[in-house]
Amino acid sequence: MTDKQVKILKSALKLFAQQGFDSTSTSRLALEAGVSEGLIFRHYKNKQGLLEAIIAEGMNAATKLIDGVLAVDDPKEFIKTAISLPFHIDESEHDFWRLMYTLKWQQGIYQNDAFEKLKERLVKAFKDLGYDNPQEEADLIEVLTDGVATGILLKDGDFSSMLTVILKKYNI
Amino acid sequence: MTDKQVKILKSALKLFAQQGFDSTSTSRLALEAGVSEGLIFRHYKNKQGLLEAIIAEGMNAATKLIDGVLAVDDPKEFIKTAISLPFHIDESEHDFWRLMYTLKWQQGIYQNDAFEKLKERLVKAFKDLGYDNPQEEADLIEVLTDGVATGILLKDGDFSSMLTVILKKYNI
DNA sequence: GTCTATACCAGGATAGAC
DNA sequence: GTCTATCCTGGTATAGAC
Repeated sequence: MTDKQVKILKSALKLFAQQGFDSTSTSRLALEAGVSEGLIFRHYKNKQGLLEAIIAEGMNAATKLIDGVLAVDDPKEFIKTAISLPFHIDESEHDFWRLMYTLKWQQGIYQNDAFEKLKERLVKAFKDLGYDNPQEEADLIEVLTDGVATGILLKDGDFSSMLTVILKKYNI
Repeated sequence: MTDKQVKILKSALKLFAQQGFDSTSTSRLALEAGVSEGLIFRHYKNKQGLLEAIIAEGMNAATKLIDGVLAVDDPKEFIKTAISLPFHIDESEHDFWRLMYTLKWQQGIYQNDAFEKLKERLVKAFKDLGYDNPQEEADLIEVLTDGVATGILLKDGDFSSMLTVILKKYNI
């Protein structure tokens, strides 16, 4: 990947996240990246292709993170780690996740395999701990983390004390 | 409001929700509504003005709903009613809420007064019930309902059993 | 690999007739 | 109130030179 290619990807992520995919023109993008407009189309088939490259790159990183969680064996510790996930999104990744959440509403799905696995393991963990409704408990964690991530990404407040309150509800 | 005006609003809500605001052209909209393109601009200043009319109408309805919740006095009953809110979104309102959630990520905020009041009352209810961290508990309900609404609007599954599980955590 | 120039199309919005 | 016709702007994408 050449220097300019990196600049295109970086600028595109920033602009797509901040102004939306549709509302970001390739000319504006070229300006931001300090690159000619034509170059964008030399490296990527079209605007959509550029978007897909960004998503693939980010999802790659996310998968690695989730693999770390999946490595935790103890059920209680596993649930704790899973719940904590959205609370520790690094500031540098906010743009990427903002983009992903926007796309979730616009385009189709973007739930990858790693997230599916995480969910299954949650069900198992709750089952191991003797919960009455392991499936529903896992579903709950899913929507909860979704809400938490939304809050963090949109409001930029301090959510650490909320994590404590949540964990207490699971006696962790 | 004339017959065609209603048709414009209805079609716009549908298309904006399904394809997004930006990706819906006014010509496509006119086609869907069975109306000439020019007529849209006679009734609304511009595309954005049309969007605002839709939001105003929907928010009006939402406020009435929330006012019903605010009328509940008993703290426990109040919390129950508030939590249940997203679980009872009528199918006919899905398009509206899908649009609102999309816009939340694209444009600025759309949290109206009614929602603010609901939040304050939640804090009070938890305080009345002697919870340790009423503010965090209310914050939690907020992100939780947000996540639930997202799930319901995006996945169209059955979430009723999740409601039971949640309420049990609050001994309701 | 990169730039400049340009073709081509679609979108929002307006004017004028009825 | 409504339609038809049209203008103008700005967007994506390509061609060709360096």
